Amino acid sequence: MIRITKQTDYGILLLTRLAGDPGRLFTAPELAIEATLPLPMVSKILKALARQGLLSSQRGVKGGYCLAAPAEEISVARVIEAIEGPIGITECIEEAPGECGLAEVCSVRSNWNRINRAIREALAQISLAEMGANSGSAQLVTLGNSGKGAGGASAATR
Amino acid sequence: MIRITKQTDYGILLLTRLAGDPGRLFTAPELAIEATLPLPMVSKILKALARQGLLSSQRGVKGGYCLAAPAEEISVARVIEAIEGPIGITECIEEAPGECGLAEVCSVRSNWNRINRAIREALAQISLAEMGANSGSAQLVTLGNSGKGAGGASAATR
DNA sequence: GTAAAGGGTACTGATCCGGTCCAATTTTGG
DNA sequence: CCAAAATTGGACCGGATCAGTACCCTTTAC
Ligand code: FES
Ligand code: FES
Repeated sequence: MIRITKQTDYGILLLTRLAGDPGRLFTAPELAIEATLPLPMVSKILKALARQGLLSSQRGVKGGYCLAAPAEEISVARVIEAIEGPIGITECIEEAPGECGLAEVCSVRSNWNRINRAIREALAQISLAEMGANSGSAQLVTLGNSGKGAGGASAATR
Repeated sequence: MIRITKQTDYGILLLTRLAGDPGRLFTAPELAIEATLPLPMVSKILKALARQGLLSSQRGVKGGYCLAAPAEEISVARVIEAIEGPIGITECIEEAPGECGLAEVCSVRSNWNRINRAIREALAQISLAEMGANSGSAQLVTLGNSGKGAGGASAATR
């Protein structure tokens, strides 16, 4: 239903915590306690993020995780893609070549792709630093419509 | 994975078809053949859309479905909400009162809600008429960022 | 060498989605 | 009135995906 998975949600939560103290090394048990999440789950998520290059990991007794890049340079889109694969609201994405069969009769695919891209870009423009800023001073994302015309008055559909 | 369900995808496809001949009555078997989809599936989707008031249905021998409103006034957001419930990328939405337990330690919820709203609005501004326009003359949705300054270092709130 | 940490993989239970089917109701039309 | 055609409503099942857990291995500090 247009949902990110819980793992991704947790992942962002953990990453913002990491972003609070850049340079410091956080261990998985420590993060699990702080976030009140089960350790195996936290461990699993951190592993995935490290594998995708979003986290640097240090093994051994004094090991732990830290951000692999400044929080401002990590977008939520990257986190989502790291944990659950490419972002796309529809099944039939332009990148996916075969299948769907309906492609010929489908008059909406190109428009979906445009929407997909818009959402992806919206998520790509939000950094971890902004997610952690709970002050909410500025609007995160604004949507404008250019050259729409067709349904000018239709925005009130709700 | 940030996906709409196939039913919703089909639903939009069907609705754009309906939008092509406003006023005319389409039967479920007819639409199923045109879209090369199984009849039970089409029927199920149309039922849901009719129940939510997006389609008018006429029972009996000469029955069928037609749009309950002009195509310009039906947004994809409404279609999605009709078939799969409220739009929200995260589990813990502001509308959902209880649960999540993490709410106290969760520093990202308010920002997620803002993202949720942005996506919802983006989908609310696209009408069926625009989805059917395969010419793609104009951009459907554009994203702007105000007061963000991600590129600059100003956003470094810490 | 041992303890503490990450790394990888496999497994299970629950949930949800896709898809199908059947029985009931309503309308047309003879 | 009766039969045919269409919508309506609900139940049902198989499969995919997710959440969560467990086990075993490798690496490092002391
Ligand atoms: S449904 Fe797959 S291309 Fe439109
Ligand atoms: S994870 Fe539920 S409020 Fe943040």
